[in-house]
Amino acid sequence: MQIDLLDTFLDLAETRSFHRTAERLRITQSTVSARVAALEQAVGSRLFDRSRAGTDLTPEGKRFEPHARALRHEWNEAQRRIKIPQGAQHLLRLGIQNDLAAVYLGDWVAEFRAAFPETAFYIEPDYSNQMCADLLTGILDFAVMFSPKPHPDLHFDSVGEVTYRMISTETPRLAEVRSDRFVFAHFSPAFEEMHRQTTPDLAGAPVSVGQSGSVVSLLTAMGGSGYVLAKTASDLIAGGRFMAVKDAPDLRQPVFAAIHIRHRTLPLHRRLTQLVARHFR
Amino acid sequence: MQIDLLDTFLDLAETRSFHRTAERLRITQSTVSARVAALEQAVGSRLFDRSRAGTDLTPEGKRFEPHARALRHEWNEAQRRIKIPQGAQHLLRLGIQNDLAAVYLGDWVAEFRAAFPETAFYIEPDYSNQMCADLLTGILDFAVMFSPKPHPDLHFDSVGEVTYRMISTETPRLAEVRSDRFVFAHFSPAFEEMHRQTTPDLAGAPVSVGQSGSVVSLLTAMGGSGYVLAKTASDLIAGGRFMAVKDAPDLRQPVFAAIHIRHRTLPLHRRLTQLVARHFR
DNA sequence: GGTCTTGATCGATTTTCCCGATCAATAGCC
DNA sequence: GGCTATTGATCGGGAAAATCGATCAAGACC
Repeated sequence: MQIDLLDTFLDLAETRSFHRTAERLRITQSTVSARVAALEQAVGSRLFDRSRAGTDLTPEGKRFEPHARALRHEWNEAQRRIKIPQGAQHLLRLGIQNDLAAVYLGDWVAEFRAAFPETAFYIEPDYSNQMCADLLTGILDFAVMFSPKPHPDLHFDSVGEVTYRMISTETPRLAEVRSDRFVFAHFSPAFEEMHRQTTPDLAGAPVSVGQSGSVVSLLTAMGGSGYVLAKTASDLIAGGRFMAVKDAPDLRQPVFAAIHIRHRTLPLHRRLTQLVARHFR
Repeated sequence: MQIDLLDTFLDLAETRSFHRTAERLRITQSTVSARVAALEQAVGSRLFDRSRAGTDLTPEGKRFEPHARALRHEWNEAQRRIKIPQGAQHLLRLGIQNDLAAVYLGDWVAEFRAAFPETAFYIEPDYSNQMCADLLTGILDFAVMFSPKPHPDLHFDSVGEVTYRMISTETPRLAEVRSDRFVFAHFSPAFEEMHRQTTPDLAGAPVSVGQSGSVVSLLTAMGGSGYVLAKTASDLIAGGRFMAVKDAPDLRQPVFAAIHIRHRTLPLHRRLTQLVARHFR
């Protein structure tokens, strides 16, 4: 199995014509034929129905397509993720909780770079579950997340918490916040639970999203009320359109630094954890 | 990039000896050398440090390893998942919530097979998040899960609910259940929340797991109390060691059938949904 | 200093890949 | 019906790549 075969397969699945695929990939039609045949032999199933009146995927081909895409994607990722940018000595691959990336990423990376000038950083905002999986397989070296997923091979350090504040385009008083104009947030299971406990009547809001950024764009577009990161709240209130819902309780989401257990004692990782923790004191 | 190269890389990463890898793969050492060189050229980085006193992965090589495993795994999966077993006309790929698989899978599959005798089934117990992702990429055709993850391309049907019942080796009375002997369960975010609301004093239990099966094995090994599937509860109580905690509220976890939106109207999927729903009436 | 083991390298052979040309089958058109 | 354009399959030859076996140089070990 080669990447060429996958590319040919995927292109052919799109064009449904051996000739057009040959043209697009700058190869001859006979080569397309041969590559498809080779791939079919490799997977052990016929992938295309060929007829004079066009080509189409077989059921097997349809099932193979997502896997072909996954393989292609994984190969791209592999290439991107292993190289150290020139000039750097090391490469650190960091995962950052989606919600935190937008607000904190810039500051953090500036500090990381100051602390480790010789190190290049590969950063990917993602969700807790995915980051835990990537730490386990070794695709990530270090991650900052909301929801630690207990696992014998993962180590979590609490690094503080982040505050969510309720803002509104309509009222500064919690009692006047209408649940049908409220954007409910499920940033993490723990956050959602706190949310329901403190303001159960708003839990039935018709709109529910999982990112602070999405809450902001919804509120900006349609007006209403909802929880956003404290830092974002200040900016929006300063902008004039929003006001703080002052008697609504602030919600605090704990933040964790996560690493694979085998790196737990590395000074590098301790230092990273410290830097992140400083932001929440 | 070819599978052979990945296999060679992974074997060499294990043996750290060109000769031993050559032996194990039944090729010559010069071929190992050439394959490694080919892979290194393909990824654009040196993957091994060769020295007289042994071979070892470079930092790039270490980072490449998880990707190599992922590629290898994906290729295996692709081969397994596309073939229709002989004699069958179609192949349906089903995902089933981990917790439900152990108890319901047998019955369901028996019914599915009776309803679609011409169809082969590929079944994989998994978690909601992963199943949603697999439905989106087309790796799964149909899934039964606890936690629907809203997405424009996914369609969810409620098919009923499953009941969790508290059992104990120690007492039939809720008031006497000790939180330090309780196994807290987080089968789904929704379940966890209900759990906390109905029995908040047990929420601080020192042991918390995410599968009904794990709860059972923990309770069997160490004794104590916890929620398990009603069906399992009956079996365990009949076994004699456990008793029902009668005044503990039953917890109901909603169950959903999920499909990709483009298959929503297929009669096949409607029928599957009906069959699953029948089990919860 | 001799011997063993390491991975790299070279040349020969086999295998694979690719192209260009051709073929058979069909669709569309007159 | 007959003509033409288009479909993918097939074949032969040449180029490229993979593989093997043998050899080599460099360090480890005794």
